[in-house]
Formats: sequence, C-alpha cells, structure tokens
Amino acid sequence: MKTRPATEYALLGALRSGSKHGYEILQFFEARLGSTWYVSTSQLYALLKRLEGRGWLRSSVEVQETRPSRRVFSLTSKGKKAFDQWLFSPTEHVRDLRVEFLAKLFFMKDLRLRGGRELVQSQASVLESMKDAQLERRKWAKEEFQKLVLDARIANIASWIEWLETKAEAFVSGE
Amino acid sequence: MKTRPATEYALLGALRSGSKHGYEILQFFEARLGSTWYVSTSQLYALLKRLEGRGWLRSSVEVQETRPSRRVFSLTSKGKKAFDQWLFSPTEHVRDLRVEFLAKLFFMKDLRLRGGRELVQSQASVLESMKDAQLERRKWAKEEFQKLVLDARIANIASWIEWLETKAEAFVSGE
DNA sequence: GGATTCATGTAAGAGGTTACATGATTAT
DNA sequence: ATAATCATGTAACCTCTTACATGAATCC
Repeated sequence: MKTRPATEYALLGALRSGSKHGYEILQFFEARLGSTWYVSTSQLYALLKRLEGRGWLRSSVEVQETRPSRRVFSLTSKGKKAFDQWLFSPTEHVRDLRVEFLAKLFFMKDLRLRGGRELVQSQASVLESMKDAQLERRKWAKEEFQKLVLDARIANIASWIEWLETKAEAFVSGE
Repeated sequence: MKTRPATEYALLGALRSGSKHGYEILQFFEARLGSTWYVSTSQLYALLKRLEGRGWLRSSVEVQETRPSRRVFSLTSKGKKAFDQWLFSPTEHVRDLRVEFLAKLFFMKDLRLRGGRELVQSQASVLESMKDAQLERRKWAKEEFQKLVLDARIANIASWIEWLETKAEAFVSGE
C-alpha cells in the first residue's frame, strides 16, 4: 500500500474523532496544530474531493437556515484503515519528521490512542539505523565537503533521537 | 532584491568558475554535490532558459563535428552579482540549511572565495536569535503539544549551531 | 553487438501557494 | 459603519519529479 502525502492523513486524522465540514477542519488545524502545520482552503477542498473520490471519505450536505450549506465529511472504514496504518508507522525520511512525525504524535494524543510509546520507540530505532548508515559512510568519505555534509546529518539525527527519548517519550507517557 | 529558489543559485555557482554547457553542469552536480543535491535534466534546461531570459546568463551555440552541438552558458555581471549576494548571506529558514547553506559552503570552498568564516559566523548568529525566539515562545507555551514541537525545534537549531561552530568552522578555516 | 556516454529537450503531473470571488451574518 | 466570521470554492502559478524522445559515438 502506497503512502500518500502527509497532508491527506492529517485530514483523515481531523475526522477520526467525528465528522466535520471543511471549514471546521480548517479551524481544527488552526486552533490545534497552529503554526506547526498550515493548510490552505484551496488545498483543503481539493483534497477532500480527492479523498472522497478514493473512497476514504463520504460526505453529505447539511442545509442550514441562516448560514450557507455545509458539506459534512466522515471517514469510511477504508479511510480509517489507511489512517491507522499511517499513524502507527515510523516516518522514513528525516526531512519529514518535522511535520509528519509530529503530526502522528499529535493525533495519538488527541485521539487518546494507545501505542504512542511503541511509535516513539520504533521511530527511534529507524533513526538509529539511519545514523549508523551515515556513520558508516562518514568513515569512508574522502572529500572534505562530503564529510561536512555527513557530520551535519549525523548531528541532526542524533538530536532527533535525543528528543525522542526524552521529550517525546514523556509526552506520550503523560496522561 | 528578491531571493530566488536555491537551485537557481546553484546553477549560477556552477558557472562562476567558468562557462559550461548544460550537460557539463549536470556532471558537475553529480560529481561534486553528489547525493547532497540532485538536479534533473528537465529542471536544468528549464532553469537555464529562465535565467538567460532574466539576463543572469548568456549563451552561445558551440558546433562540434562528431557530437551534437552544445549551448554554452556563462554568467553575466548581473548574474554574478546575484550569486555573490546570495552566497554571502546567511540562510533565513532552518529547513533550508540542509541544502541551501551547505551549498553556500560548497561554493565558498570550490571557488576559493574569502569570507567563509564570516558566513559561518553570521549564520550562527541568525540561528542563535532563532533559538532565542523559540526559547521565549517555549517559556509561555501552554499546550503540551506546542511545548513538544518547540523542544524539537530548539534541539534542532542547537545541533546546527554546534555543527557550525565546530565542523563548518574547521571546514572553512582549513586550506 | 549492446550498453553507456554525450547532449538537449518535451509532456504530464504532483503538491503546494497566493490571490480572487461570493454573500450572508454577527460582533465591535 | 466596518470588520471579522461563516462557508465554499476557482484560477493561476511555482517548484520539482518521472517518463519519454532522439540520435550519433564510443566503450566493452
């Protein structure tokens, strides 16, 4: 099963605790994810359409008297499955940790799901092997610039691991 | 003067030491930047066209007997100015450090330009103030998730600063 | 004889952004 | 009065990617 862009999963996550209409999802992101993750209206409505087409969401129109009608979206079982599969897997690329892995932790807590510690642990293992791989490359690197690049990468990964084992661990352990 | 995407500057950088044709730039990237930075052929030729349109490059066709003709590109004074301006400025976003700032250091060394230590120093200052700003936010953060995000950012910035002051400093100081 | 190198591109599409459009309602 | 909120979208654009196209020359 192919992994989709993280934004799609974020939308699924917003709906996992109950159906919402587009504007409500926007508010959810704004209020809860804040500066961590921004979703524009144009992207939001486009993605909702796409996800419904894929059968991960279904929608129904809710007519209101004094306000414009809303299209309320809810997760299908296919969508729920896709989300959970994403949620409980460690993130494969360091560059995605900043948004993708943080989002996973957010939803873990928000939805009060168990498995947070396991996720943190498996993410740490993934990073450990990445670090080992880079250390190995560093050992054989010839060019100074290449060494410099590898040093930066290694230091970065190490700082993520440290953060996982202290801050993230505490976050998912706390009630 | 507006900052352009880093890839454009990378092309300028490849030409700062002398004119090259497209394929040669590709080889330069492949051989020297390697896994650090990838440029696809489609992007390359499109960017070269754009940069020439902007007056940062000029080109002339070099006919060969046994091989297809080449279009040889060289920097205009406008292009050289734009590149130098980019090169000697610290990078404003942490997410760009991974490619953009590393590229700056690469070109510094490759072109044997002076000012490397100053660049490393000013980059470190930029990061220091970023770190301070995040520490300040961290102080007043209410939500646990927000604190977690800020902790990750702070740890990351700190690891970059540490790397700058040890590895990058040594890199630009070495002959 | 077949793969790789040389050399330049086009086409299609993914993911994302900013700006614009609409129109009523509620808060200041 | 005017600004913000509610609610949904479209249009245009940007960066970048993968796949495809071409055709001779040289390496193994």
